[in-house]
Amino acid sequence: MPELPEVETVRRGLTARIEGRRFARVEARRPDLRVPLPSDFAARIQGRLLSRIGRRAKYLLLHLDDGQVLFIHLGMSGRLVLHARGHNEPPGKHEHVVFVMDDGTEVRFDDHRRFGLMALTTEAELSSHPFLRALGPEPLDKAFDGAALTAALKGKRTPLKAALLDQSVVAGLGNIYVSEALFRAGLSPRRLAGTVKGPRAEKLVEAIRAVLADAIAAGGSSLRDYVQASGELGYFQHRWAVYDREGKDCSTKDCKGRIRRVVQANRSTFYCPRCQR
DNA sequence: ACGAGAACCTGTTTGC
DNA sequence: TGCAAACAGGTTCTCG
Repeated sequence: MPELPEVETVRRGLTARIEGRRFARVEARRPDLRVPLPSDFAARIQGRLLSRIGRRAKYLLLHLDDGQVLFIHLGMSGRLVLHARGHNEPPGKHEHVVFVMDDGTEVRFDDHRRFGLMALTTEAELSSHPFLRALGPEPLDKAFDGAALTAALKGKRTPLKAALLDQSVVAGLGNIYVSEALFRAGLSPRRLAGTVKGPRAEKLVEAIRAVLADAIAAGGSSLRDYVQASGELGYFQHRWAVYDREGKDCSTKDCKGRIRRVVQANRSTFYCPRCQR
């Protein structure tokens, strides 16, 4: 489940396992991802050293030693599966791209829904690349504060839930963490986005930061088919306060409300109608 | 310009 | 039990 905390967890796992290694072989087994891979995709990566792995929003940024940057988005169902040298696993039906490092470690991009993508760009063009240039602030950066959020939401007549899913408002939140952050901030997902300013905006910023930090510390959420780069499972799913808890009791002390599920912008939203206003 | 809804693709769960 | 509909972590395009 690749929202920001899951992508960050994958980034850390990948860093430990393959940063500083050289790409020995790259195989594009199925190039028709959301954005088709160019025919020279493998050739441009093979032989290059992976100097650093970064992240912007939900994108992994693999910096190569020749100034190229390979960026990867996991979409809804994408995962990166690691195999140690000498493994004997045949490639699965949905393992579309395979990277073999110079020490034999293998990284496989597995994405059965093919909403994920990967593309090559350069350091110089990274921030202006069409996939990255419209992204809003990183929620864990200092630049993301109450004033910035207020400005981004000003005049918006869409529900707050939908506004926070908009990656140009703040980058990295997805369906789970939007519900969780709104619960922590005590704000209704149905509230008009433009009404959030001042102390409410400050509180929401802090809630977003806190829920993301907690989730990263727990190693992400990990639903059914998602595996972290390390191969271990994330534990944050056990801490969801509202997500996937329709009909359950609200965990706020003395609240006595029940978690409700509504559909907004064709996606499920979970919240407590009693303590979120 | 903005916001709502559909589309992209495949697998799993739910409901009749 | 069997089949069809609903649903799933995201993003982008079209339409009004």
